[in-house]
Amino acid sequence: MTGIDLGNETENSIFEAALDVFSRKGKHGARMQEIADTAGINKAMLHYYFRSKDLLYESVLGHVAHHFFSALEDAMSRPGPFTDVLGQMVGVYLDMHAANPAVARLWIQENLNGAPVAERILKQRKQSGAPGPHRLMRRIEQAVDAGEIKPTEPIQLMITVLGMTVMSFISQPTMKTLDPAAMADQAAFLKRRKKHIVEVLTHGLAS
Amino acid sequence: MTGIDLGNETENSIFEAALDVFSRKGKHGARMQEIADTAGINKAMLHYYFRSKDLLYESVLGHVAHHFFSALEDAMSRPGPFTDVLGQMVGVYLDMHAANPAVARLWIQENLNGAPVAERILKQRKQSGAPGPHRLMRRIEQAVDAGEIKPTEPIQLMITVLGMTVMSFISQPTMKTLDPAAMADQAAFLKRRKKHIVEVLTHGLAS
DNA sequence: ATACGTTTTAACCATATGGTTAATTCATCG
DNA sequence: CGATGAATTAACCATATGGTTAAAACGTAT
Repeated sequence: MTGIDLGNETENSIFEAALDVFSRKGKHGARMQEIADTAGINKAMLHYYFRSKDLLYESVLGHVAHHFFSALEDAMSRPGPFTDVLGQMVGVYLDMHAANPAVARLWIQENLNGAPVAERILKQRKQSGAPGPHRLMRRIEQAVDAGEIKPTEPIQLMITVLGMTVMSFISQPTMKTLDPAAMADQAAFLKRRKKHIVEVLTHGLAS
Repeated sequence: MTGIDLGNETENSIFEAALDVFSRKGKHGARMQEIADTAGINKAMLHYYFRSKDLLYESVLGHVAHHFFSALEDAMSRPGPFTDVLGQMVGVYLDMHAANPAVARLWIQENLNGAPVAERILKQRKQSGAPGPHRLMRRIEQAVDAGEIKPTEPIQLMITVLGMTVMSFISQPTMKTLDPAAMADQAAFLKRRKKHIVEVLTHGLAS
């Protein structure tokens, strides 16, 4: 489901369950018993494999970050004009989160909580040169310098892309009560969503 | 701080504390004791005024929704071309969340949790004709019909605006580790943020 | 078969948590 | 003042929660 393999059947089921529960309830709201039940295993196994709630959370966040940034790096590095690259990235974001919305939820949860764990992970990845958002910032700078897009603060564009994509998933419960018809077919909705995002990013909505 | 007054000093302090704690930890992760400590009152007062955790949460969400939608309605209803109205709305979003980021966090928390409480509130507001997002959807439709903006699904634009504005606040912990300089001065950042959002919404970033 | 290390389980423990209650303080009015 | 009702507090309760442990089940190499 996530494409992340810890090498052990039980460990994997714990991982997936933990990702799901943490992403919905947050680090503090998640219950070890619920994670165990979701994974279909004895609660003691959580501690056997991950020692404590804190470490389980940290492990989940770390693996998810690695997986996510690797995919992003891949989309980012493809050749072609930057507007195409933007389209690729939007596509990757939407596809990844569609395949597993828990990832986006977890990242949001971290930020609601002040992102202390994510901060450590990001700094470490930056220092070790691993794929991460800092590379994307550089890429945006280059695109601006090359005149491929209007002068834009990299961080503004990052927040914008992140907002337009991630919010598609996060806001779904609210949006479903607002316009059930538009949200009924998830695949179709995401297809229109991607088109909309790319249109806005490149040409805006003014007629 | 929120502009919401329940008519009683103690009740107000509980309300503010609850909003803050719920928005950070979520409904499940929030602890009654922490809310009481934040408010600087005895824990029993929470139950004296709001009976239970569930009802306290519901009360907070309800009042916040009313306050928020009223302000939105106000910005939405001003005359002038729709692109201007969009700018107004973006400004209102950014200003409101800047004044009290807990509101945005709380709404996100609700959605991460499937938004069962928000759903009830929204349906009720729609039925009673109170200000709410359904009015904004109509306004977008009108703008499209009048040719003021390109043909756009109302819900797409709503998610886009919401994403670009709300994400400015939600992602701050992550962004601060990514580009501390850009985020250091909150007011200046938000000023640039608004300009960026309006530019993207109207003309896009292609040079 | 059996000995040995690993995985899994059920029972258990100390503490945290939502909620209650009886007693106390406080304000107000006669 | 003294009485009456609302606001506030400290102590308490039943249960939930993160975490531990000793024993059982399992796999496997000899």
